[in-house]
Order: sequence, then structure tokens, then C-alpha cells
Amino acid sequence: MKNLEQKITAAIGTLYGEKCELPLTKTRREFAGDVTLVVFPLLKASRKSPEATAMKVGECLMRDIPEIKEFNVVKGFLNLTLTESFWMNQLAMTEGFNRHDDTGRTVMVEYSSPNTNKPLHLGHVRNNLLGYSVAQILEAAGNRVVKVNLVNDRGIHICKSMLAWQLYGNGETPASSGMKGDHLVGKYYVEFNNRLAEDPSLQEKAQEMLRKWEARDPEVYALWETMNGWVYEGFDVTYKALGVSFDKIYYESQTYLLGKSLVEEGLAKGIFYRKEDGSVWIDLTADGLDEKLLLRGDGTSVYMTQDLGTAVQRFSEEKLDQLIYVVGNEQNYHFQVLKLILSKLCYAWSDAIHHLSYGMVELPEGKMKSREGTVVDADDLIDGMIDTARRMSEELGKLDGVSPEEAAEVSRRVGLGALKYFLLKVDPKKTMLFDPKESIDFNGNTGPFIQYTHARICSILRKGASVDGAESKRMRDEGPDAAPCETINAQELELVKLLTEYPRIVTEAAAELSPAVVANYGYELAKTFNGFYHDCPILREEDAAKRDFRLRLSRQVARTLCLAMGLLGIELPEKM
RNA sequence: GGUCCCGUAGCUCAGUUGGAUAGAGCAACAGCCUUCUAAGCUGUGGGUCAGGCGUUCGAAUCGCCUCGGGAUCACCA
Repeated sequence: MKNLEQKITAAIGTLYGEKCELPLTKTRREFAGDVTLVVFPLLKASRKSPEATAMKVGECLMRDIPEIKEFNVVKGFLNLTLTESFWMNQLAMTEGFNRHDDTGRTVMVEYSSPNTNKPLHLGHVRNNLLGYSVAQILEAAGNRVVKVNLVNDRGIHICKSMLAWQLYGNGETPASSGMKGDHLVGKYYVEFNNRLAEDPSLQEKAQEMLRKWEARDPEVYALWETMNGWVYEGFDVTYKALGVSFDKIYYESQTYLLGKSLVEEGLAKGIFYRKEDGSVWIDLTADGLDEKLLLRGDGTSVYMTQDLGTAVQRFSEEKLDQLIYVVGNEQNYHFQVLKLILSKLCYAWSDAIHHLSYGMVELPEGKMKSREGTVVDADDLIDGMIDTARRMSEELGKLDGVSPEEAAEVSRRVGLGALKYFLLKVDPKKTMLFDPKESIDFNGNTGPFIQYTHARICSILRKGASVDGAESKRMRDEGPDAAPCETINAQELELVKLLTEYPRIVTEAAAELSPAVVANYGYELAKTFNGFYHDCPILREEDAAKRDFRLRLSRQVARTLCLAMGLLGIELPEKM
């Protein structure tokens, strides 16, 4: 396709004597043709009407470029029809495609970044799925990707859980209570806030505990390690259920002192300044922002100090071409400042920092608020989706005669597929709505729709292989491109075109950092296949060449759906 | 108040490096299973692309203004 565009650009160049790169677009369904060239930009050079120009260009391209079979002109739109052999070549090329060639670039993706005082909720789920998916997409685009997690394991909020547990916990543990560790710790965080109303002194006690932690008081430190350990065990279960993973995990307890030397550097360069109380600031009012604190009066660091430090550390540890932070849009300001400060400190790589800012997940009644108990817990959500999938499968009779293990696995894939697709099909930057009552669909533009399409194809391929092995026999006897079917019908051609788009979709998704691009493509492909499946017999087709071609298309659709959904972390069942 | 994001069908969302008559799903209604999995397919209805002005052959897409919604501007992280 790229090759074709270059040829067209060259042909137009010789025709009008200037380089004019006109992009090819897909021809709209209601017109004849495969690709369309818009000739309006050529009018100045041609000095003719749009129609005449398009005709002239059409004739010229038709003469010079063998891949073009015919053309038609509608106003300034030149619609080109390409030869079937062109499309068959394109198809053969995509059949060998898994991922793009190495770019030699390394990208670090930071995502998840939880607090250890409460369990993961729906917002974290969007974050985790986005981060993991973007990493997969970048990898498929040919990059080396390092997935990292920066766990916020220290600070006053953790001390609140610890204090409440110490005062009211009676030695309760995950083992004794049967609770998941992160939920147990979360329970005491809530307990703290409840008790605070009647006993305001708790606030000061928590502060005291934080001071002890920073002084490495043995008792406090041991409690901190124990309770964090519980939380990590709980998180691991959730991460595993979601299918996300990390190459490296950073802990703020180990990084929170970083960045102080940068403050010295900034002071020396005169970019930062110190106030009377000893605190250090940067004045960003000239950039339309505010003054920003970088170091407290008592010399302790703040969030920004630490983030400056970790960024510098990461770029010095290895050669990164890009560092992506998957963090909610509530922190847009923070990252704007972070980037600005790094550029003022003259780090050449400050432009390589990118905040992948995603929108909040809202409930029908508005934002999730833990205090009002309106959070949607990640584990509950996952379990609920899997249960729903199982119930639905049973109602539809899909699990009749299936082993319990297989039934569980299908339910798991479908339930998670529905959840992941639901959260990833929406443009990351947009705020999205989740209605627990209506729950997540299993029909229409959903994960299960795509999974179902895949299961159907697998069923055909199983039968196709066992019926007579016609395809493989013909392939053996006559070679891969022997006796191709003579004519491709409209639906087959539509599938071929879509299939050949996949590599470009990966490129686009990587450029936009948007799993939604991949999700929408997968839906489009599945939908197109379902139409084809409905109208065209595959195994029942009597013409052997046609049957083989349709089997080949089906196999490639299944393969492409697997690749695309794999980028979203969605597993496709072979039966459902 | 400053900065940033968003506004497309009743609902949830596609479509924006400017292209032809703005698309899906859900919901509603009407059809299609003795034949490759009906979690599917087909059809009907549903729009001032928030509003206005501008840029141009052409604007949902770019610019300015207005209205509406959200985020943020902590010695929290």
C-alpha cells in the first residue's frame, strides 16, 4: 500500500512537475472503488476543473500503474479500483505479520501505582488495563518496553490503617479473618476515618506514627512491613486476575529521598529559590502557572521532589527514548510542572516524558467516593463479571456436556473479556460512565461478541480439518497459490481489505497510545466476518477453490482477532 | 479568577494530520434457526455534531467568542 502511494505521488509529480503528497483514503461504501484520491489540492497546478483534473490523473495512473484496474470520477474524487492480484499479495503479506520490525527504541511505561492503604477499585482497573495494553501495543509496534509500577507504600494514609489496626484490630490477620490482605488493611483505613469523628486526637497519633516510621522505630517499622505484606499478597491476586504484570517494581519508601540533590542543583543554577523558612520553590508564573513547592521548610521532600528524582534516575539507569506515565487526568497539572522543571534544568530528555492522561470512570450518581461507599471494588467487579458470564452461558446451554474445568475457563475468559473490552474501547482521555445496575453487555459492540466470532471460526476450522482435509491436500498438490478462486465476491474482498489494515492499526494505536483504536478495529473485523459467515457458505461451498479461499480467510480473521485482542489482554476461547 | 479537558441519536460510544449523503451498539418495533455455534444476521424509526462568527472549493474536525459539564491551582500523594 505504501509502495502504491509512492508510485502515485511520483506519477503526479511527473504530471504537474511538483511534489504533491496526497494521501489515499478508503473509498466510501456507496461508491465504486477501493481507494480514493482527492484532487482538489491539484487544481492550482492543473488549471482545470476538479472533474477534468481527476480524469486526467486517473488516465495517467491507469497507464503507469499496473495495480490499478479501473477508476471513476465523482466531482473532485478519483476512485481507484485495484486488481485482485494486488489484494491477494497484500493478504499474503499480512498473513506473515505478527509485530513490526524492531525500531531500536526503548519505552518505559509506568502504570498501576497504587496506595497500600486500600484495595484496588474500578478506577485502578482502567489504569491497569490501559497501562498493560499500551505496553503490549508499543511492543507490537517494534519497541522494547519496560513496564514498571511505583507503589506508594509510605505516608500518613498508611499510618492511619496501621494505627486503627493497632488500636482496634485485636491481632486480626488475613489468615484469621479469611479476608484478602488488601481488603483487611482497607477495612482499618475506613475504621480510622469512622473513629476520627469521635476522637480527633487520632490525627495527631497518626502523625506521630509517621515520625516514628521515618525514624525507623523498630516496632512501627515491623508493623508497616507486616501490613504492607498483606496488601501485596492481595494486590498480586488482583493483578493476576487482570492478567497484568510488571518488569520492575519501585517502592516510594525507597525513592522518596531522591531528588534532593536536584534541588541543590536548581538552587545553584538560580532556577529555584529559598524562602525565609527554608522551603524551596520555583516560580512558574511567567509560564502561566503558579509557584510550586519543591522542598519543605524542614528539609523533607514532597511528591514533586520525588518524581523529579525518579525521572532522573530512570534516564540515567538506561537509555530510554520515552517514559510514559499512565496517570489519571486529575494530575495533569503535576505532570505539566514536572516536565517544565526538567526542561528548565536543561535535561535534554524532558521532551521524552509523556503523561498518558486518562479520564475518570464515573458512576450514574457521579464520581466514586470511598467515604460514601460508592466505590466499585476491583475484586468484586471481576468476580461478578465471571459469574454473569457463567450464568449467561448456562442459560444459553453453552456449557452442556463441558467439563467443569473448561466451563470455568470459558466463563473466566468471557467475563474478563467483557470487562476489559468495555473499559478499553473508549478513548483513554475521555471520562466514561459505568452503570453497575445495567452492568456490562455481552451483546453488540462487546468483548464477548468478538470472542464468539472467534469461537465460531474455530469450530469451522476444526470441522474443516476433520471433514476431508481438502485444503491441505490441494495445497500439497498444487502449491500455495495454485488454482486460486477466479473471482472474489464483495464480502470476501471487504474482509481482505480489513485484514490487510491490521499492521497499520498497530502503528496508529502506538502513535496515539490508544487501545481503543485496536478495540474498534477488532469489532469492525468481527462484524464484517459475521456478515460474510451469514451469507457465504464455507465448508458447504462446493467449489473446492472457493472453499479453500474462505477457509484461509476465516483462519486469518481468527488469527488477527487473537493478535488484536491480545494487545488488549483479552483471551479468546475456542468454544463458547 | 488562572490553566487544562470534554460536549455527536433517548442512553453508551466511534468518526478530528479538513473531504462525498455523520456511523455503531444498547433500548423500541418488525423479521430470520430441521443446513458451518441465534452471545449471530436483516430491516424500521431516531441528529440544529451545545450555540454563534470566521478561515476555504469543502468544517463534527482548524481559529475566536458564548453557554453547559469536569479536573486542577496543598508544606497530600
